[in-house]
Amino acid sequence: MCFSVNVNLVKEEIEERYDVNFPDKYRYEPSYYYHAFGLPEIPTVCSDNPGTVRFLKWGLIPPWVKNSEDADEIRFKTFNARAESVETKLSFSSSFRTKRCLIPVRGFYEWQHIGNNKIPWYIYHAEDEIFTIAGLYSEWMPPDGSGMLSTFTIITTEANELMAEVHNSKKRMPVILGRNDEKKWIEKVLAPADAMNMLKPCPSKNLKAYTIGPLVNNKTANRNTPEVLKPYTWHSGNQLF
DNA sequence: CCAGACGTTGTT
DNA sequence: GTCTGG
DNA sequence: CCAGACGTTGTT
DNA sequence: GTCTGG
Repeated sequence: MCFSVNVNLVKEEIEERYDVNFPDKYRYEPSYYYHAFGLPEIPTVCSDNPGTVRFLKWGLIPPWVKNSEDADEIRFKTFNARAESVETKLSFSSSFRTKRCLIPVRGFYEWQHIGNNKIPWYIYHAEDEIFTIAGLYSEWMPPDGSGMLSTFTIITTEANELMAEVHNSKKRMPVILGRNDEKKWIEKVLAPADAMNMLKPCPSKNLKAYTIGPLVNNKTANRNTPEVLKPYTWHSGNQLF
């Protein structure tokens, strides 16, 4: 599972890291905390125009959806796509063939279940300040004429050793592309078998993780602040987590 | 054959 | 639009 | 795909 | 054994 990310990235960082340009007009604010259920719009690099940043909304609406009501329902169930079945699932198969995208992040959040408690963790890349999550996107035309809605999903895979300890309930993690795979992932001609081979858990040694404080759980607080990333040690009685 | 599904896993 | 459970 | 059907028509 | 309704 992967529902919360740190996309505190400014225009210039993304342009340099991915060799892309921002569009002339865009509305995007970097944030330390984006959550899938808020349907945020975030910067991505897409297979249809790999030289330009595109802003996509979280929660993929498949192209065959018939009305806005169905769209609103399904997009809350397509924040993630399981790597094992992206090729065959009807909601993702067409995107998997031609609409793959790169999702630049600084890190992501996951919760560890200890008894009845859920301890938040922050996970980031051991070497790269900015790293890339593999995504799929879709372009959906609402029948009400309100204009194209571009949406994305994050591909998940089984957890590596580190992530199995952190996300110990579901043992899943986002697909983190190796730097050599980033350009390939968004090539239109990429063979499905080659694409599938990129969707593996990254090695544990590529990631680092630490526990963070309760601010990340506070729905009313402003979580777009570096405070949310501050290391924090959780205690329960004399148990140390 | 065709009606009905089509998706993942919360911190609700 | 395309697949599949019944 | 698979469970369930698989047949015809009196003059009774 | 093979077809077909659901």
